[in-house]
Amino acid sequence: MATPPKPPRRNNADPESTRREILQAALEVLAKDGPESLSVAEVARRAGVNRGTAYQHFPTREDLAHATAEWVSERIYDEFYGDLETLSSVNEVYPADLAVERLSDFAMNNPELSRAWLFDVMSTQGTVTDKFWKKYVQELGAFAKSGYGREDMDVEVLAFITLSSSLLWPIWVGAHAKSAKARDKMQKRFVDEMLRLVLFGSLVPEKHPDLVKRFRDDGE
Amino acid sequence: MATPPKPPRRNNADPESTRREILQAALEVLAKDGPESLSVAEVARRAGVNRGTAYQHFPTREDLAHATAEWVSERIYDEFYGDLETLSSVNEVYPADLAVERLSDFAMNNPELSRAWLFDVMSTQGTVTDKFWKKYVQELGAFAKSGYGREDMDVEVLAFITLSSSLLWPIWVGAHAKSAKARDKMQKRFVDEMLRLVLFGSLVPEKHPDLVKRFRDDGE
DNA sequence: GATGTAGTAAACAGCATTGTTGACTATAGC
DNA sequence: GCTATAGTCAACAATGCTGTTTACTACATC
Repeated sequence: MATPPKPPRRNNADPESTRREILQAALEVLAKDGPESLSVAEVARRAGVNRGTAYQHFPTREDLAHATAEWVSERIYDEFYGDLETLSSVNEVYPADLAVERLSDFAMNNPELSRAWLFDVMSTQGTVTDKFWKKYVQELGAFAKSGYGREDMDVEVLAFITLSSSLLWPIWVGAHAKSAKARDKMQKRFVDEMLRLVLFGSLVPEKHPDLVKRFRDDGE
Repeated sequence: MATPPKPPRRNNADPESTRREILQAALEVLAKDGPESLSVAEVARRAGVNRGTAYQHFPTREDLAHATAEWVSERIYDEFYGDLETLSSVNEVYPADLAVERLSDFAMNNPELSRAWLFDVMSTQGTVTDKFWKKYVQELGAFAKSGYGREDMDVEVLAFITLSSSLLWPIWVGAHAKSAKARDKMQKRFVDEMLRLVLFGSLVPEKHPDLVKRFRDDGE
């Protein structure tokens, strides 16, 4: 009697890889539907893993959800800062235009990670201790103090504005523009406008004397 | 035999109010868990309405979801632009600082609407035909052309940056700061930084001659 | 008073998900 | 070859949601 073709067994010598595959699948589900509708069953299906296996790694749905949140944080940090750490020396400041473009590139090429991260931000109750966020703020702070950036800026707020809009933009764009060319164009528009904004602002200062005065006064 | 105390019946002469209550509850659920985990059962519970009633108004879960998305769009438009339409004359440009502050105020006081709207933006496949978004872009465009704003800006992108970060900020802040005072302070920080950004930008132009040149060349 | 509308209450089948458990298999290391 | 680990497969009860249906109640209007 012919034995039915056995499904390929995964290498049980490397449980970590299984765990990673589950987490990766969980990340995809999270990016698609949000954290509240993350189900162990769908994650297992998507990972090509038996549901029982998933429950061996993550005893409850909540455990999986929390582990996935951490995984997202790790992944986004590694993807964005991982290869950068080896490249740049410590005291060198990353050029502003390259930083803006790099972040936008990253977001465009990793919409799932971006989305998952945003979902996380939107649902976290309590303090966010996010490696990626902290590093981003720190880099921006260093930039502000380096003389290249205006010293009077509120680093955390500016970090939030640039980071959130950069990560959200591809999602917004993905819904509008379908072709690769159209998406490239949309990315260029975003980078250009963001650079224009951080270079010159959006208001004509001569037309807003009171506002200018207010900030001049605050600054001294 | 004592009849058990009957639950108060709602006014069946006004089915519209029931519909609104269901939609309001749906909005709250949407803001809490995202669109994928919106359930008729929970919405009905939260609205204090029989599940059967909910199904009378919205035959399927999807119908409720779509109606809720529209409701969110209507509500956010009315809340933000509703009383403004009666106030401002047509050709008057709303001052930039007031506009920034007004949007931030709105977002701070309507975190649920903001959240629901953002969830919508994040999950919509296909073109977003949102009344609120269109009006916002239109107003910003008028501002750009009025002479108060820089004419070289990409209105849609700038609208996206300011709108998304303004609406997302209170959610981010809500997770960080608990007391009312702390939240007020965070709002002030956001408004100040946003104004500073649109007034002056964040870079020191003298330190970025190549960038300045690039934009000068592009502009002519 | 008759009729239609809006809502309540309760049951039902179908389905998916959650955790759990038990039997079984492949593999690595001792 | 034995054993522990990692994973598969299948069944199970409990729970919740969906959508439908039926009987019933309050109310307004004609």
